[in-house]
Amino acid sequence: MTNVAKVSHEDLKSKLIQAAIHIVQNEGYTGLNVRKTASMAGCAIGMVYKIFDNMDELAIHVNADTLDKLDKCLSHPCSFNYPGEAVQKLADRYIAFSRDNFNLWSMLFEHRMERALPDWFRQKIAQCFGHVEKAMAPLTKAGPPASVDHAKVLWASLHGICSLSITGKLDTVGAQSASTLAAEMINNYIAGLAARTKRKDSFRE
Amino acid sequence: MTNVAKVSHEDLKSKLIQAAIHIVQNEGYTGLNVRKTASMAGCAIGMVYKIFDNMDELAIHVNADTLDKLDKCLSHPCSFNYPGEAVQKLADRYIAFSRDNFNLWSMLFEHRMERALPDWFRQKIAQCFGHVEKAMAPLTKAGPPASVDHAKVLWASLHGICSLSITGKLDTVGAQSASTLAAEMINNYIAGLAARTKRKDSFRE
DNA sequence: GCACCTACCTGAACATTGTTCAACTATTTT
DNA sequence: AAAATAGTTGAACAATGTTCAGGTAGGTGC
Repeated sequence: MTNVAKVSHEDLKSKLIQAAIHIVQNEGYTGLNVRKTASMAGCAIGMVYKIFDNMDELAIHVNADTLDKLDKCLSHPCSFNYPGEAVQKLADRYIAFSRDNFNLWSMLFEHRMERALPDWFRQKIAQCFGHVEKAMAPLTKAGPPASVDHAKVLWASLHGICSLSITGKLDTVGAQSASTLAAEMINNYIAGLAARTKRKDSFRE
Repeated sequence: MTNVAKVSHEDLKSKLIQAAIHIVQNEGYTGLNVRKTASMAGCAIGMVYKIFDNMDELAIHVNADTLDKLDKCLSHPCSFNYPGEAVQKLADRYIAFSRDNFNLWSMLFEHRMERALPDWFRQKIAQCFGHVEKAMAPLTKAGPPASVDHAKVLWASLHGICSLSITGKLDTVGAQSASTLAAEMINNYIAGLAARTKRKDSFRE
């Protein structure tokens, strides 16, 4: 029946994704290929193309799972004494995640897709991004309607620090450094935001 | 003679690099391959491997040329009214460069090398990075010996903003947005740096 | 001038990839 | 049971990086 087939298809789909995740985790995304994935999932090469349009689509599903993991990681409740601390802790989690899931995390940014990313995937990105927005909200509410999205600036900057740092392109080593650099970026950004807002209020410069 | 051969080797080497640059500029780095490069340079496939160990090494030379271009772009003298403006203008140039040389610039970060980068290449990175350090110097000299390298933080953050913005991963479009986000990051960072240094001076918190 | 030799150069051939599709097998329908 | 349909397979193709047996050209010794 169609139903039976669909169920087993879903079954194989998740087997393939799990196999792909396993490969990427252990060998990096350059180690990922159809033959290895198919054999690990116990199916023929052709089946992969019955379930996914191409390898890119399989890769997107691996990345989607990584985003789910990241979201889960950023979702844990977090205690803080002042709003800035919340942002700080979020950044630390992000950095820890990128360290602990280096191969999966790398693939998120290294694997360039040909086509535009599907909407359901972009939503997962937005979901993760939402955590930053939420943590930033108390810090930006006071000021005027922001002309720029501070959460975006912070998110992108954090990514840049994490990316260059963890791939060794900053002559720093390990995640400790990334964490220190990120902390400096965040603290200065927040302090600057506060200082500039205040100045604008009092002097209308 | 050995000399004649070496000269023509150097000649072919630069022909190959120029061909590779041309390909990357027009088709992105996924369009780069041995056969196309060799035919464009007017030599056999095997010659490419006489001159470079592998395609990665050719790619490094393309990237090296891009870094030279970037260095030249960042080297132009620049007038400014206050130190922060110098940093700001530098960032704008970097962003303009990444827009105007998108394919070449992308390759700098997308093309993951297997082996460690050679020293002469790392030096070129350092050379570009030096411009940021120089511009940042007046802003950090006043404070205590920095525990973190502010230029690195700024450079990495700028890269993150530029990278995510220009590849459309921030739901912003074009270089104008990147420029605005970068300006916000830099201004807040600098203002925060000043505010925190001042506080430390007066209250020794 | 001729034979030899060395160094250089060539592109056919190989390995490894993603992708397709004719053939095969299993299942459902009549 | 036969036929039709659906599901599965892996050989075969194209495009890649890489190698290397063979060919070529310029040198050298007689």
